[in-house]
Amino acid sequence: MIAVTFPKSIQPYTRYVLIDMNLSNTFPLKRPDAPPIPQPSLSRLPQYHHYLVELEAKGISKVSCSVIGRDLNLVPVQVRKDLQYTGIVGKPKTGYSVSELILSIETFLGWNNINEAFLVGAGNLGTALLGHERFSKFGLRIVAAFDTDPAKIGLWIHEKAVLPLEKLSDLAPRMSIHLGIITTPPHVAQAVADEMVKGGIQAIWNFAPVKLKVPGHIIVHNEDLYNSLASLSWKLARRFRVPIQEREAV
Amino acid sequence: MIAVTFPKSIQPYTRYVLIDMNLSNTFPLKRPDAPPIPQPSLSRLPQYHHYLVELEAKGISKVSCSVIGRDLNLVPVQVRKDLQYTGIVGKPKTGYSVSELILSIETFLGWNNINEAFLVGAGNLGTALLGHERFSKFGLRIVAAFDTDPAKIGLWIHEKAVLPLEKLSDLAPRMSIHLGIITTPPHVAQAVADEMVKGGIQAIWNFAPVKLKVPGHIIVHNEDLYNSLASLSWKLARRFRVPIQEREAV
DNA sequence: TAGATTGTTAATCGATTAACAATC
DNA sequence: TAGATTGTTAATCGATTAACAATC
Repeated sequence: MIAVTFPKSIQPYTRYVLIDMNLSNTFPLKRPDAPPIPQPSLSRLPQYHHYLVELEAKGISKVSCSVIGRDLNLVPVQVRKDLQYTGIVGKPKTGYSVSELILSIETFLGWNNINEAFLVGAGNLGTALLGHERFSKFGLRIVAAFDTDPAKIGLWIHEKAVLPLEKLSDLAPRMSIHLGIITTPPHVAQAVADEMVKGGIQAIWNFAPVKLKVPGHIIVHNEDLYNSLASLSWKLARRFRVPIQEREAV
Repeated sequence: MIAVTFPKSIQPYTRYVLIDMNLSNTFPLKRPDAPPIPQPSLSRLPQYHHYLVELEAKGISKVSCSVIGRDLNLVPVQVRKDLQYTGIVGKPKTGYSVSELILSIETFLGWNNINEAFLVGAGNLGTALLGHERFSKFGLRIVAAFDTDPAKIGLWIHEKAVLPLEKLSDLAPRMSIHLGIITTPPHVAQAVADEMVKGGIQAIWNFAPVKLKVPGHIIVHNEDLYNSLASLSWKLARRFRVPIQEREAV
């Protein structure tokens, strides 16, 4: 037996347990493929950006994490951590320079160099995206649309030509397009994705409610309205189901 | 001093630490306002739903978590946990009934009783949503659109009337509408939200890239394309920045 | 110097995953 | 009975938050 002594201050009616504090167990090496920024932080960055641009328009040049947090409903330390990922450094007591912060976020997100994109599916949603001029401020320019509907091919929507889908895989490498946007009905989305991959496209922004199967090196980002609608309708259903005294807590 | 003895098997070159095992510290009561389902699980449910509907169309009536996981790229235990939140029970060895599972998800998400909604902002995106007939399968029916542009008021878009915004707060309670959709430019989104709240609307699906300020009991769900675009452009920028041997790991 | 804020390390919390028991 | 699968409890992992030191 090994005898161990502890100071008197230990609580009498508590159970104690002995923990292995071997250093190699306690401080495991960080995984080499750990992402340099958590996904939630990444998707908060545009919020900060939008807010900061507004501040700058008001002529405000300095801002602290507590002020940002108050206005955006986040705790200051979270704001600080998020912003640190972009590489910005602040000054104790004064905070951050608004313009530096904006630039830092834009550089980090790659909004400085424009990504040119092809969009497939010139329906309602596709048309809406084609008309979204503001995208260019966020590093995205849609240069052409594709469709299989003969009635749509040849049209110009918001100054962008609608071309036959067959041309995509040929045009993409020639125009060095590496981003594709899918706004087709779900049942053709996979075939469109295959075509994009054939054309050497690196990243797909997918608005069709389908899990695309693509080679591992392709970046896929799903924008599934139904996912989102699900949470909303669940909350709404719950609201009208739960007794009144619970409602405020939902 | 209190003396404590331990068996010999304790590692000699390891540090040990004494932990308070007082039961009230170790097993804190679950928060009463803990959500009954984690947000990530909630937003995976529509994926399962879509997949299961496809299975059913193929005439498959039984399915196991491992099969779902294989096809949807999730680990089986996660599938099981997610599905359990809907209240479904399966049979060991055989799995779940596909049709029961579909029904269970639909009931849980409240897709059985339709939510009627008002949409504000009859621009490109608004028009796209108005034309989205499939929403009705997911518990959503948009019954009217609103705008402030005189050129749009009076139009019919996808069989829905475009009305002047001033009428919203009067019409909403009379038609017992409790869901509002905002597809306006960002600078008017807050004013529209205020108007919706005035009309007694309970939940807002917000497509404008603005953090809305509303009373605490209003459910707000943001659908910010720029958030999403941010992650995508960051990944794309990173892809073309990092050395080749790291690419596959991104 | 005092106070406010940044930057950093440690603790907490929640979601995912692993381990295993129960069931058909 | 053996094997596959569900259901459940425990461990792990990652993100958030708390605590505190450093700095202007």
